[in-house]
Formats: sequence, C-alpha cells, structure tokens
Amino acid sequence: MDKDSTRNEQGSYRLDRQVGFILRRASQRHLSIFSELIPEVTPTQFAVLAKLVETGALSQNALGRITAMDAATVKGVVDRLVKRGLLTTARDDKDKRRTIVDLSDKGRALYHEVEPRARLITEQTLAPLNRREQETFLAMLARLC
Amino acid sequence: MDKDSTRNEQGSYRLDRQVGFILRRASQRHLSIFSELIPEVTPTQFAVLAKLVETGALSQNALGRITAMDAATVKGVVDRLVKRGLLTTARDDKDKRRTIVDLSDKGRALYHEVEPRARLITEQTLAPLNRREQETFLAMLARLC
DNA sequence: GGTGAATTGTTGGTATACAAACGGATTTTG
DNA sequence: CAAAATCCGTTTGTATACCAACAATTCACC
Repeated sequence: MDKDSTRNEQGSYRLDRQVGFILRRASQRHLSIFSELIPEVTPTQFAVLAKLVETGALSQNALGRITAMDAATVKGVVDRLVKRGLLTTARDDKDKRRTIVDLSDKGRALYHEVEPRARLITEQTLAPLNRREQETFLAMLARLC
Repeated sequence: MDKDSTRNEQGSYRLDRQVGFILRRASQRHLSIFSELIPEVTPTQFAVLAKLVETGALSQNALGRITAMDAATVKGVVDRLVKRGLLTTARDDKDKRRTIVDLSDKGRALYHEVEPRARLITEQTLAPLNRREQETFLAMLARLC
C-alpha cells in the first residue's frame, strides 16, 4: 500500500533538511568557536601549521594536497603565513619547479602554544553529543568525504 | 589504573581527526556534487531561491537570517541574482529602511526546474550511508548547529 | 513627544575556495 | 633522444563569508 514512503515522496523540498545547508551551518558554528579560542590564525592556516609539524617540510602543492586545498588557495595561505614570519619558503634544487615550505621557529612556537586550544575546539564543537555519539558521528562524517 | 584513557590523552594531535577538518572536506565533496548536478546556481544562491519559494517575499536582512548569511554576504548574493533577473527588489513603503526581495518569474521557473536535482544532491552526498545511518547522521549534525 | 537604542542596508577590508589559463620544469613514452 | 603528457606554481576572475564602521530610519521608553 504505502510502500512508496521509502522513496522521496515525503512532500515538499525543505531547505533545512538538506545536508548541504545543515553542513554549512555546522561549519559556521565551528568557525565561530575556532576564532573565539584561537584568534591568532584561521582554521586553514592552523591546518597548514599542524600538517607541517606532523610531516615536516613539503612542497607547496603537496602541502595543499594533504590539507585539502587547491593550488590557488594554498598559495594565498602560505603567502600570508610567510608574511607573518610563521613559515619559510625555499627553492628545491633537485626539482626546480618546487617551492619547499617549512615552519619557522616562530611558526612552530605558535603551533605548540595554540594546539591545546585546538583540542578544546573539537571538544566544544562536539559538545552537544555524548562520547559515544561523537565517535559515531565522526566516523559517519568521515565516510562522506 | 588507565582511567585516564577517557580524557584527551590519546597522544598527539592529528588534524585528520578534528571535526573542523573533516567538516571542511565533507563540504568540499558536497559542493562538488552540487555544482555537477546544478551548475546554474551556487548552493547559497539556491538557498535564497528555495527560501523565497517557501516563505514568499522577505526583507533582505530577514532573508539573510533564515538562510544563515550575514548582511554583507546576502547583499552580494542578492545583487548577483538580481543582475541575472532571478530576483526583484523593491523599497518597502511602510519601513523605508527595508528592501523587499522576491522571486521573479524567471527565478521561480529556474527553481522548479532545478529542485528535483537538488534532492539528488542530498541523496548522492549521503550515499555512503544507508537509510538508517542517514537519519542518525542528519539528526546529529543538526544538533551541532 | 522627543531622545537614545536598535534595526536595515551599504561599504571596505581580509580570507578562503575553486576554475581556467599560463609558462616553465620534469617525466613518460614512443 | 624527442615529442607528449604531466606536474608545479602563478595569475585572474568569481563567489562566499565575516568583521567593523557608517548613515538613515524606526522603535522604545520615559
């Protein structure tokens, strides 16, 4: 009889029920928490610092790949961090196309100063869920990438 | 003994485990699906069209509020949609501060043409999860806003 | 009923994001 | 080895996003 209810027949399109819209609002809340706890850098800039600490110096494009930014975006981010003295860049002698990006001492120091607060950001963002839900949620979210 | 394992002592900070980072990558994938299925408008622009269909004409700021954009952002979005003839704007006579934003016929037509594909976007974005997981996921995500 | 407070929309500034096109360097492959 | 394909970084253009400051208008309250 009403077997159709499993299909998409639940009536009109409601923006507030679409993943994209909810995803955007969740990102907004996260950003707000982030800039409250770490006003020194943006989430993207912090991602660059964190990855360089994890992996060491990288070419600019490689850095973009592991931080999920395209070449044009990563350029702007690196430029701004270099201008603030948090990163250094150098030509690669073996492959003259490449620019090697690395942390400066100041950049490494800032990262370690800020990293504890970064943990709090994840914690506060996920605070509406209990521990078990948090794990489930993160696992599902990761599957959507 | 190891009761501390419930705390944050799980070792080093890993960027790939932070909500913010995963959220960003999930948004990227969603955007990619969106622009593939609906190249005519951006997600934000579509949100404006959808909300105007839902609620009818609104002041520019009110529109921003229900679509989760600040005043500066919504202005740009509305301007571009007006330029393309998808929206109309008019001064409010009762409150001379306000600009009334509404769909044009062309905007309404485009919305209805595109809306079925918008459902597919949500479907494809959530495709890695089964039906039950999708519901759980959306409910949890909504709690993070 | 008039003044301080709040709201509305605008502007300018900064920071992601992504697409497309480009020149130079390196790798692949025929 | 030489041509083709690929990779690297840059630039330009468009579109969110958010902040802060601003003028005009309306509201609240005394």
